[in-house]
Order: sequence, then structure tokens, then C-alpha cells
Amino acid sequence: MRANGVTGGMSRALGSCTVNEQSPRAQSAPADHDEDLPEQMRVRREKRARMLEAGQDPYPVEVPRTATLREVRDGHPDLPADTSTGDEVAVTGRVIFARNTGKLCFATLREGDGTELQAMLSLAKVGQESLDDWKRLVDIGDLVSVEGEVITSKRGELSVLAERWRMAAKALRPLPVAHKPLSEEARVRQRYVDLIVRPQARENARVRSAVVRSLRATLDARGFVEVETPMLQLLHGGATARPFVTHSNALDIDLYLRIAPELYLKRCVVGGIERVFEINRNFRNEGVDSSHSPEFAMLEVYEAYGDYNTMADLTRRLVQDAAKDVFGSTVVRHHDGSEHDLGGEWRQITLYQAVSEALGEEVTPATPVETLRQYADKHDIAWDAKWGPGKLTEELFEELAVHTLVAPTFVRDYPIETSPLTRAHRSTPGVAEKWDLYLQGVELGTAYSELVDPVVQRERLMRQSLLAAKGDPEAMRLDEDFLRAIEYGMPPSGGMGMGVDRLLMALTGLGIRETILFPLARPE
RNA sequence: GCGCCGUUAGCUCAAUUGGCAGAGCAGCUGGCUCUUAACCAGCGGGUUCGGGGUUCGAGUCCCUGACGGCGCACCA
Repeated sequence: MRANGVTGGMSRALGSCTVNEQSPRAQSAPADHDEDLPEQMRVRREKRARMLEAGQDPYPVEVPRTATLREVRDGHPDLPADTSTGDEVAVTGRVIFARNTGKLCFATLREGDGTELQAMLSLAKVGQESLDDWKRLVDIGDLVSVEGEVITSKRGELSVLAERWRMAAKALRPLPVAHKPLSEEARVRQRYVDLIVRPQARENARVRSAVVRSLRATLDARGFVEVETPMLQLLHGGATARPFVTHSNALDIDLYLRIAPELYLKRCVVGGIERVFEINRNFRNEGVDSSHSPEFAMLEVYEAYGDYNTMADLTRRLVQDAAKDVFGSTVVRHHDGSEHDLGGEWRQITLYQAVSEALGEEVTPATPVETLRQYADKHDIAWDAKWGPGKLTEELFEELAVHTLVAPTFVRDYPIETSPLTRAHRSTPGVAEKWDLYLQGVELGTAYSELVDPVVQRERLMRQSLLAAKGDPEAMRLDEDFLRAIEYGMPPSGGMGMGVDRLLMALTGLGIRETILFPLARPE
């Protein structure tokens, strides 16, 4: 953010000077200033230096590689022990285990997808010097290239029997113990290490990629157009949340990191991109815990001539397709071993039905606030005298009903009072056409029949901004450009938002910090 | 923001009542041509998160700060 304009140019110039002065020293005496390093890092730097002295490049630009480990494995299934195939290959991988004997060395190599293959180096094949180099220079964690014949060992392990080997990249830091789980904090702060040692971590990254790809495919198949709308915004809107503030030096104005793409996607619908979506990050300057991250990925979809019913159908398909693309079935398996069937039609229930069931008392939009307060008292739920009947009903729902919604459930028709930006229900008075999707007790997404009357929209936004102004010296201003867009005429539309991280959590049972590769953490 | 718990070797963890800071893996030296978290023998490795205090003596007790985890509050 600061690297713009004059200061950026100056720091670059300073930076290059410093590098030029330091690099000869760093080249000639790499070990001299390392005396205070932990022993194992010192040792590895010395091995790197030894290679340079011997004219070997510890970081060559290229190493022999004719096959991936996976290709070697797939190409040689079910060989009996002690087989020579005659196939010559060059493979690469990270050394994850090493077992050296006097004249025969074994190493387990691993590549990115988790495939492992054994390398064998024998005195007879590589000669004394190369074998000694292997034993002297190679540590667990190094990346190496091994050329030789594909064989099986006397114990039957598929292996490459080396004719030659080469360092592909010397690791200067030791790997953590492969058989003890890394601490939670170490995993998050050094995800690259987590990815190296924990297959589950790599799998999580792949599942996330598959889910996002699946969401795009489902939407693409239905004619939705993916767009990218501003993350740097003059006014933040589309949700109620505290924003992050940043600054443009060029324009000399403060900007907000977006809290939602909604107001821009609606502009798209006005313009005629009638089926539109965006998958991207939102930023909210609020609490951080096991299900909230300051930056989180969100899918937001708008469909002209749709409503909250068509959004419910679409959302169900998005989730079911994602489950099928990841698990091959709508039955998803969590890492704790539990299974959840997301197949078939999903339960639909109104908010008032859900509360009535949980309470064992009939609650409707007409139930007076005094009665609701009695219900709250009966269940030891604290309430605020400022709350109207709508807010109180939602509170009862959250305290009593949410945790029971394990199977996917659309909770429909929220009180107008708590959904001020939403269109009123077409037939039921007092409620809005809005649903929240709950899955395993967690809110996964929300949808509306969108409010498109520009006059009503303006009134409601005015009221909101006045409310905001009461408690907030930097009160949100009206987004006049958004209102101007709506005044050109927005078709009746359905809109839906779903947390991508939340979807991952629902599919896999992971915590949010496992679904995000590099979650925000305090400086070490 | 508040409360509780934690931070010890590269990693994962021990350390009794306040009494010589340890183990496994990893590392180093030597041995071993079929190992699979290889094995055998030997060796090194510590600002016990930082700062202050109590004490003859502090990883351990007290105060304070940093970071983390959990719960509450806020929130999607």
C-alpha cells in the first residue's frame, strides 16, 4: 500500500544499494556470521558452502527429470520383489526419510501430490565419491534428482536405483518431526512447512480448489457470468459491518476495503448482465474466532426474474454439485469420520415455525413483544428493552433453534423489522422474502427477493444512514450512484450470498483457519 | 474488550515439595550392500517467551509485558 509514488522509488533504490554491498560478503564467507545460529542450520549452511567449494551448485537452474514419482508408480504396478525393469528414469523429490548403510543408501522421496518413491544409491552403481557426497551433503528436507533404473528392492519396495544423483535445492532449515503433529500455531504461521509434512494440509488446499471450481462450473452451466467488482470502494455498503480503511495517495482520499460486492453486482443486473456472480474476498474489521476471519471468500449471485425461491434451488444445486465433485456423492465425510447426507430436497421452514417448534408455543409476526419477553424469561434468555418483536423472535431462534438445524434447512421469511433493506413478502404481512441456509448448526448463506423500487430503496438507505450517524462520527453516506443505477430500472431479481470458507467447513468439518491457507495472525 | 489456561533443544513433549534442565525424532563422529519412523556405539545441542521481584537457590512462586489456545461479548 505504501509502495506507491516517490517513497516507493526511493526505497527500491536504497534496497538495491544494500544488496550490492552485502552480496560479495555473503558469497565468500557464508558461515562466518552464522555462529549464533542453531547447530542444525549452521551445519546445513556449511554443506551448501562445501558444495560451492567443490564446484557443485546447490541450487542449479535445472536438474534431470523425465518422470514424476506418480508416473513411475503408475507405470510399474504390482512388481514382485527384486525385479529389474530396464526402465531408465530421472525423478525428483524432497527427501523425507533417509536410511544409510555403509555401501547402500535408501531415501524416501516425496513430490507435491504426496506420492512417495524410494531412491537407492549403491557403491557399485554410483561409485565411492558420489556415495560419500550423498552421505555428507544430503539432509532430510533437501530436494534431489535421482537418475537410474526402476527396480524393486529385495523387500519389494518400488525404487529408482541411482546411476547419478544431483542436489536440486539444498534445504537450510531442518524439517519438523514427520510423525508428531505440528502445533496449531506452527501450522498456521508456517503453512509451507505444514504443507510439506502433512498430507492432510495439501489435501485441504486441493479440496478448496475443487469446491471453487465446482461452484464456477455449476453457475457457468446455467449461464451466469463471473465478474470482478471493486474491492477498494469510496463508500462501503451491501451489508452492516465495520470496514477496514485505507488511503489512496494519488487521489488523496480514504478508501474502504469492501464488506460486500452487492451494490456493484446489482449495477451489473441493471445494465443487463442478468445472471451475474462473483467469488472473491470481503473484509470485515470485526471479531476473529474459529468461524470468523477478517478476510473471507464469498460467492454472491444475482438472477434477474428470479426470487428467493429460485435462489434456494440454485444454492442447493451449488452445494450438492460441490459435494459430488469432491466426494463423488452427496454424502460428505468429515475428518472426524462422521457422514452427512446433503442429497435430495432440503427442508424449508419459516422462522416463525422454527421458533414455535423450539418453544412449544405458537409464535407469529403478530405475537406481541410482551408475550415474547415471557418466553425469553422462561428459557433464561436475556433481552433488551429496545428490541422489538422481530429482533426478539430472531434472538429466540438463535438461542433455541439454530443448533438443532443439522440437516440442510432453509429458514424463511424473516421479520421486516430486522431486514430493512429487503422486499416485503408478497402475501404474508410483517415478514420479508429472505432465507438463511443452516447446515450443521452454522449459517451457510442467505438470499433475498431483492428490493428494486428506487424510491423505497432510497428511503430505507436514508433511514439506515441516519441510524449509523447517531452512533458513528464517520457515518456512512448514501451511495447516490447506486440509487441512480436503480432508478434506471432493475428487473425483479433474486440474490444470494454464501461464505466459501463456511461451505468448505460444512463439507469437510475443518475449522476456518484450516480452510484458509494463510489466515491473518499477529506478528511473531 | 473481559476471564481462564499455556509458551522449555530444529520438532513434539517431560521435569515430584522451590534443589545438578531431560527424552524421542532430527544433527555430528564411527560401523553396516536391502532399509521402511532402519539398526549399533559414541558425542554435541538450552536467553526454560521478554522484563522485574521474592529466595542461599526459580522452568517451578509473585508482578508486568508479548504471543497463542479456550470461553464470554461483538459478528457472517
